[in-house]
Amino acid sequence: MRGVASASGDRAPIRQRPGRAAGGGRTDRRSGHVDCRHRVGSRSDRCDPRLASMPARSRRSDRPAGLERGPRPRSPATAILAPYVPAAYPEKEPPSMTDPSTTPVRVRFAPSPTGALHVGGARTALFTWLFAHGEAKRAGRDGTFVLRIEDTDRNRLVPGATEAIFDVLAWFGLTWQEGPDVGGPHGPYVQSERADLYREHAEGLIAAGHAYRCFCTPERLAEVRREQEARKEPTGYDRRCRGLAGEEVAARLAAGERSVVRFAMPLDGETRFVDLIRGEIVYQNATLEDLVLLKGDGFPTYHLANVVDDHLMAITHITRGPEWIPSAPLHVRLYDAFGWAMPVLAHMPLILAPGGGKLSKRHGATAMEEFRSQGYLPEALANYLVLLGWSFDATTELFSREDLLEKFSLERVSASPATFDYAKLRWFNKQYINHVLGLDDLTARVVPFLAAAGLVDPAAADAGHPDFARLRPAVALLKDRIETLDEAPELLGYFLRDEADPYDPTLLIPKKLGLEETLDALLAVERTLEEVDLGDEAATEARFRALADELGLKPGQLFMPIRVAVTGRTQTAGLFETMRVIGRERCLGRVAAAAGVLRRHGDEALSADD
RNA sequence: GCCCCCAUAGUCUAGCGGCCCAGGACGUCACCCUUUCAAGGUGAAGAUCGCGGGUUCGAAUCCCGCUGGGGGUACCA
Repeated sequence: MRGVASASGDRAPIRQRPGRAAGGGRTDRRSGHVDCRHRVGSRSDRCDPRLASMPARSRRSDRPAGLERGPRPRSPATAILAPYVPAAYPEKEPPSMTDPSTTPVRVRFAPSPTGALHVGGARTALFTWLFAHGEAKRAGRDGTFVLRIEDTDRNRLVPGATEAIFDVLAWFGLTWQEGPDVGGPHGPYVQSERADLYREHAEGLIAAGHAYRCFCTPERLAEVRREQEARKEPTGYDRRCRGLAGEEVAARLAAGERSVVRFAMPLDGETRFVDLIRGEIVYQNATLEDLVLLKGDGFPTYHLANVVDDHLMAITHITRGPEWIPSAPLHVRLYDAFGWAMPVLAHMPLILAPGGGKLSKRHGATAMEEFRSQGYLPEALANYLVLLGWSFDATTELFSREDLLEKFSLERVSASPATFDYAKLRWFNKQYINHVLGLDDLTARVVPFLAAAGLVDPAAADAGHPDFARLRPAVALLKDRIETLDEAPELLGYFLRDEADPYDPTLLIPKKLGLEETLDALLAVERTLEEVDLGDEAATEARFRALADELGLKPGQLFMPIRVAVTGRTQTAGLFETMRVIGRERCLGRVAAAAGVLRRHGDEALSADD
């Protein structure tokens, strides 16, 4: 048993892998070796004793009733819903905790208003939301999803970004119970409004010897780094100010010298924590830095703000992107320095760009707002995104929001990075448009895109609006052909305008047919159109098939010129249903126009020949 | 450089020691349906389970190493 607290509470020594003595190791997540993080002799009931003592396999049947549904979870056999895992090392008696089976689950999504919301962030938000509202509730726990704005970087602040995040999150179908706009018992929910809190906590850490004032200038830091690089040493702050005498600090402070607050990382030993989806991760403290907690401008860094807020807001599970794993040991140490209970950590898997690396504009849309304006449905995007790193079983792929609330579990989230596949997203979007959405729903959703192209009234999304009634039958015909909503103007335009789309006259002439014959056919079509009832598709089709016969043409040879004349395109829905929806008057006008166009085209061709 | 994470077809994944000479989906290709394009149906190609050792009667599954990919390395989050 490596790195595992046994049932009796004994801590087995961690064996370092040969050749990696300075590095970390981790407990295998599948073996169920989970460090309950108690010091020797501490109360072992903080970890479910069954979990601590039983072999991994037999544990699974011992899960709480609410966690048994669906396929077996594949992450470490941590009691995932026991939130207050005591701080992660043995020097200190962990704080007492409330009954894990009834403690409400509180999670948060904490974007930074430095720009548009990225898909990766949105997926983290989705997983987090599903955990609170699905998994937690299934286990009989209250689940609260908190929205917090992390705007402590005053330089990168983008005006309007916060509102844009609210907006796109709402579009994505994520609701928050506490947040800047809705308030809540743990506010304010905007970090810039909590600056005093962070300062006080930083002072507390200094007083307790866990942090110190650092007067080193950015210039000196850069110089230190240069020297380290030149000597090929690991780079990092050299801790020059760590040993400063109290009097000197006071004097320099009094002199108004600018300073930051740094955390005093233990110089040796190790820091370990359990990542819910990866298992235990161990860091050697010697490799960790004295990171800045409070910046020169008085604002906290992410590290301080995050820990203070998560604790004050009673967050039980920290879900965030994988880029935070390397700073997790600092956070663990901070919780301990404050004497606070450590929330459960769960770092989501990375989303990679098609060629590898980070997803960027070069590959396509990256911001949620872009996906929205490109005509992706929020439910399709959610369905695609949830499957990027999570799966329910071997075959299910379409999940409604309700399905997800019923089936999603953080434990089945994969640790390995996933490549973003635009083609597959597109497929999901098609699935929802073609087969999931009802006709009225789809009609309403297409309206903003058509309105932007000036094709319908923006108010037409209302089913009572006359444009809605005009639009709906056309949408019915093109439903199976729309992949993204932004294609609507292109696909539906000729139903909404009086004329057909502009087209190349030669498209009117079918294969193996001359211009004259085509013109004759078109004139015959015009006459036939006069006498036919377009509302009766079957009869119309029969009549036109007969006409083809009379003209000595194959049906297809007749239908294509009609299609082009009536729509301006070679690819449409069924010809007769299309004509029905366009209506006789407009069809007649368009066929007549086509005949005219063809005649002129023929004249031009003749004169060109001369 | 240092630290950490990850590793099943081009991509997303199922798989938790025998049911797997590996299942599903996207993409690709073919055929069917057919007035065009879709949708739908059927089928095919595509994975020496990254490589090498080990444990075991038996390994995609457990262990070790290597390699590869990725993340972090800020008074950004």
